[in-house]
Amino acid sequence: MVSQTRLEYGFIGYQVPVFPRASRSARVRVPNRKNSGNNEKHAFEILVSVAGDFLQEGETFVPPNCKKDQQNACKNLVLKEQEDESQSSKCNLSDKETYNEKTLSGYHQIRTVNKFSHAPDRFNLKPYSSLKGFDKLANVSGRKANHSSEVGISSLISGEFSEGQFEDAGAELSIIQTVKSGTLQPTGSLDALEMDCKPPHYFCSGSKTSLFKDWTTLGPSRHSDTIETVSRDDNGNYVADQRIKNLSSSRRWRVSPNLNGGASFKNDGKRRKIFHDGRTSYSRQRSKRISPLKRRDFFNQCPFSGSDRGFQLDDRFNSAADKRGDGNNYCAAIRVASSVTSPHPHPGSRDRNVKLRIKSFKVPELLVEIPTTATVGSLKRSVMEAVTTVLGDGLHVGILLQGKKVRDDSKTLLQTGISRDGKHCNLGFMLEPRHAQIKLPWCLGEQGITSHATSFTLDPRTSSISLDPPVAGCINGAQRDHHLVPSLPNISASTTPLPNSVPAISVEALAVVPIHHRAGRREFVQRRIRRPFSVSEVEALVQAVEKLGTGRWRDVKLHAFDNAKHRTYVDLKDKWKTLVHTARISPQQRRGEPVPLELLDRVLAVHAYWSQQQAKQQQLKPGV
DNA sequence: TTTAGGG
DNA sequence: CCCTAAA
Repeated sequence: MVSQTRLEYGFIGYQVPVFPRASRSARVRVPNRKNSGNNEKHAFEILVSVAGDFLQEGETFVPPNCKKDQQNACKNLVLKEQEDESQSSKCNLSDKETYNEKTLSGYHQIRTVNKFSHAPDRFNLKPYSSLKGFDKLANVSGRKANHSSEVGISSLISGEFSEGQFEDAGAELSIIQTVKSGTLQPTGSLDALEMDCKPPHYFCSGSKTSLFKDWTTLGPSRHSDTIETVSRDDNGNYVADQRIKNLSSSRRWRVSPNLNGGASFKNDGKRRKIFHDGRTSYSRQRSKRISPLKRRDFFNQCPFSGSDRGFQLDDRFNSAADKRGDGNNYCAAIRVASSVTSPHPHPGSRDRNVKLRIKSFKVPELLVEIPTTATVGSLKRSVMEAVTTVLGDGLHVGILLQGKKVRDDSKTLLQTGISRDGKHCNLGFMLEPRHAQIKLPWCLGEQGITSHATSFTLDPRTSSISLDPPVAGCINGAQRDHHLVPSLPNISASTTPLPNSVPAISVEALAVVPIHHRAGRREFVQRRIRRPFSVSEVEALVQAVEKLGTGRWRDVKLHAFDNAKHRTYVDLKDKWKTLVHTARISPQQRRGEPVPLELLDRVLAVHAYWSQQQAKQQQLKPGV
């Protein structure tokens, strides 16, 4: 029996919304003939065929590591030639590299990406033509920090720029990177704003085995109608003869219903999937209903402004330390690298100013649902309206300090702790949906549908993905995971158009795919710096617990650590836990700054005492 | 939000 | 410290 390779594709990019639900890990099985000499080339072809369908006019599929001298090779991959030659020339291949079709050497790195929940390598879709607003919605940053810039926020309001829209709060943006892309210039008058067009990325990750090594196509390349592929699954079972319709022509996806081998989830409203490596990832996001659409200029709301504007998307999506998050499901972030000065600088006292470098923004994901019978133009309008509405009305800026949300708006930066250089005080900004909890009409009965993210749902049928929204939105988690992605026949069968009316702005987590989790969600929330408790802190803690007992950590915090901003009641609770543990283990096993034995004795005593008290309480009211 | 526990 | 179910 031939071993099999399961390939997982996570596609992240502006066209993610038209991907099948749960398709982030959509698998495409491909042939697995190890001895084929052109595996890599074929692999690429497959990828192109898969990805190609999502290209829009004038775009091309470009792998990450291309060599410059082979830029022309990229043109072979242009699915639809750009009509306007001059336009295409305006959009540079911002990557320093160009696709090497022969060797696909650039893909080798992908082989190292085995964990789905780790940010995978990706392929870039490089537009030859101007980006549409929607295109840039789900941009994901490039792999390397500062390596490239992408159209981010700007794209969201493509066509909506107007003078002064950037002007707002007392912050300044400084251009980190500019790119000459005339086609990306907004129709407004943001002459000063130049953007690199390096929008969407496709993510591509191998499940357990290398992605390309074993690839072979049994069928024709992407130019044909069908690709027959064979591969292995995680269990080593040979999976034969799966066909991948050439997406370029058929605009159909074929994905395996079994997404990623994940099996279990927690019923916490955001179903998660546990991947091979044990990491979890949200398989869908909470969704949210957009209220009436009103156009507003995003940048009138934007707290960052300045004559110098530029966006830079740095990449921490791939950060290994991406396990944290705020629990919200934000779309692949748009990172805005900027230099922001304090809104209220003290004249003449430079030291009191804070220089903040905003490296990233979290932007809620937008999903759009629209009937397939709607016109392209209406789609554009819907998206634009949705975007402008969300950006204008539905967002506010959140600030994260040390990974914690700063909620008290009345405090000064100094009080809050934003007194050091932005680099060092671990400050993050994000765009959050202003309103919470929007439910889908058809999902009222389902828990876990509500979302922090503002989403519009693109009717999957638009992309020839047969997913009946009502059904898809209501099936339970397990069902969703295993049946959401339809097989080809289903896709074909699903031709029932929705009413050709105004596109319903509804929300469904088309983003079953956790872009945000893999890529965007956690990048801001860095782990807090470790700050071991000093002996005096331990002393204070012990004393407070002696007085207040265990189980009243908020009181302990207020009582003894009220001015220690970096100590939360959870911290204190945790510290107490470790203290008890420390007191119980042998001194040789203890680490860190030694805690006086006297304190540890008190810990044990106090712990025993309050444990006893708790036991008594339990006895007094036995309810369980 | 807090508490309580597991990771 | 993180994450999060439960309360």
